[in-house]
Amino acid sequence: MSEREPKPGRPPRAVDVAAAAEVSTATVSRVFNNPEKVAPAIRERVLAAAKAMGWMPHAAGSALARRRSSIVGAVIPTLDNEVFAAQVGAMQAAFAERGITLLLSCFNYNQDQAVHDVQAMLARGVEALAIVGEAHRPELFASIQARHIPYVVTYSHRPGSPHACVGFDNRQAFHTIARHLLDLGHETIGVIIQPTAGNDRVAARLDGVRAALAERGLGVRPQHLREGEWSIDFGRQSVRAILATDPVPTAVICGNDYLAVGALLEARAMGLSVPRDLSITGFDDIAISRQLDPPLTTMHVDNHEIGRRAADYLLACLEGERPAAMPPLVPTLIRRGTAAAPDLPARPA
Amino acid sequence: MSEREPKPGRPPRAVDVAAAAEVSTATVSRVFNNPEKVAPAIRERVLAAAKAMGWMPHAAGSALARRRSSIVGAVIPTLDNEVFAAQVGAMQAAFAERGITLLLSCFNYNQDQAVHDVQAMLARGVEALAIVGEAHRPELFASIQARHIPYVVTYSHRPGSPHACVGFDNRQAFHTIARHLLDLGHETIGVIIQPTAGNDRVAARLDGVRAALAERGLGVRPQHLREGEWSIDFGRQSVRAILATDPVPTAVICGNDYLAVGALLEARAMGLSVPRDLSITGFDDIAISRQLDPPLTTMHVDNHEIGRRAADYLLACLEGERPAAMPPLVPTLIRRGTAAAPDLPARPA
DNA sequence: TTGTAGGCGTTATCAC
DNA sequence: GTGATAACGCCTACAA
Repeated sequence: MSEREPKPGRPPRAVDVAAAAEVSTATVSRVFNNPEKVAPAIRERVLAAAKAMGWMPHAAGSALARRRSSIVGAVIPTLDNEVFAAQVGAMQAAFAERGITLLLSCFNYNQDQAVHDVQAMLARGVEALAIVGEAHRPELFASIQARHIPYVVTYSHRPGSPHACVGFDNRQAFHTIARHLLDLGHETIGVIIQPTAGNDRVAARLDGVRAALAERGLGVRPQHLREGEWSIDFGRQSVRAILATDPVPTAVICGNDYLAVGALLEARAMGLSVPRDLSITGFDDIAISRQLDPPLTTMHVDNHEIGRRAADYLLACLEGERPAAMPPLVPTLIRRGTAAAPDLPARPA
Repeated sequence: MSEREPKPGRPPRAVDVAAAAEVSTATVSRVFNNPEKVAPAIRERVLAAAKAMGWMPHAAGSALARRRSSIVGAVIPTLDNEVFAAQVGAMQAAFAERGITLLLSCFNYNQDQAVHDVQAMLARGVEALAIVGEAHRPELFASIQARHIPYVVTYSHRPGSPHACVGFDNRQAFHTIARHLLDLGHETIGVIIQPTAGNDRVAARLDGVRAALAERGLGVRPQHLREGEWSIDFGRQSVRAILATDPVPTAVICGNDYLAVGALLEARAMGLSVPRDLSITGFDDIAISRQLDPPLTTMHVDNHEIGRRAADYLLACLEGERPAAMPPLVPTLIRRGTAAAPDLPARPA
């Protein structure tokens, strides 16, 4: 019909659609942004023309004119941990519903990388930012604040943090776990944990354990503390090392489920009975944890919920609301099969 | 110094930097895009001014003028499978090195969603696209081709596919697995697999198994074929169901490692000895597979490599090259502990 | 309800 | 080596 490609081989522009539909570019724009403001007949004509030539508003031009990019950024340590993958997946879905696309970047636990990533995203004009953890270089938050865009920190919820947070109190959570083991009667407890340097969440976890033990007059002996990359393999080698110390712990608290899975598998491979000979706890409740034999006692964190809440918070900010501070999520202790009372030799009466 | 914020509370623009450095905006632009074309002294002045006011080129404006968005899109089923998470992580890293940011979207195995996601990305001006699988609605590829942007299909490598692919031959891979079991002496083989509808990769896998069996005059009995969501739980319930059939298979081929892990754990929970009573194979070689007891026999796929190659291919296209078709990756059979010769009753002589 | 026209921030093409 | 200036594609007052 009234359809003419202007410069073939080149994506169509609004003017082309306007010409085809015999209207102005303003009307074309309105059809796509405020459809109710244009007469139905014309609207159809424009829509038809646009469809015929496969036109859709060009994001860069639109972003420039509108001064909105409809892009938000997510900055996470790595996708190789199902915890962060789940969070990102949920955020992506929540944003997609509102026509917002997600820019992703992984800083691999490297603080300089994180600063760099954030600045790159800022340059891309992200309208909001979600960042895992708050242990970042000051300039990271400074550059965000200089742009006056909303942001949220996930997985942390330190009381008194200056940032909007969606997460839980890591210290409290590990206090709970440690308390659980103490209540079962354990007194010699080992810890296998991720590197604490530059990771506020992990540092808080170790802190929580120490606090709980201290309340009973106990502590973590240096030889019972193993710090290293969160991997099943590190869990394995750590439990082996810890079991070779004296006194031998009756329980091991792991900084996350990957470590705990390793500890559990290795302990069993060594011929130990879990939990009789050794209690083991994890954190995160990853998919495999409930499947093992015995199933892992751990704390469940709803990562999809974290992603969703982070997205909702940012979305609200973008709508101009000033959402109230969010209460922390509370991870729940999942008592499964790897933690029980220690099998201590009967004490002389 | 000669530093003046023009309209405070508003991000600085190139003109502001230009004014502060007492040069033109053209020079400011050059400093950031062709530094070698500007005198060192002036360059420093501009850099200093930019730094002082925290300016960096605005992506939307730049994209418009340059006619390049420096954005590419990745379209995957879900991040909840570590296979895709790894691929995306590797792509993101490879692109980041070249100053390209990654737009992510998950279609959750829903073809309509995939079409929608791709079109949204196109509207965002992605310069290239990586898509998992080739079983998509025709309009998905049509809209990409209409834009004349490079794209690549990952995880598929069907001989004769019209698309550039980075992946492996799923049919061939499962032919290899099935052959392995046949060579061990299995004749009654069950299959637990993801939904084949709308998933070319899975359909090809089942095909490969059938072909290998057919070559020995065998087949997959209907009661031995279980098709459902890839989850550890579905693996568990399926192995239970298959073991209740007659004749009882001596081996089960699983469509991926999640299913196989479920099958293995459930078989053991039922008191079976693996592999003596039942051989089990997986596919993907996810992190947990080698850790189980016995460790899972599976095929290893280098997902990071897939992501990296996909990124390299697209990058090359963006440089104007016309890269040759890539040879398929070849997953390698990892013989671990879950596949062995069947423990058949001795046949009468 | 629709059209006109200016501007969004940067880059590229020219002159100088 | 540097500076005007015209795109780039779209949106939105404002005017009609």
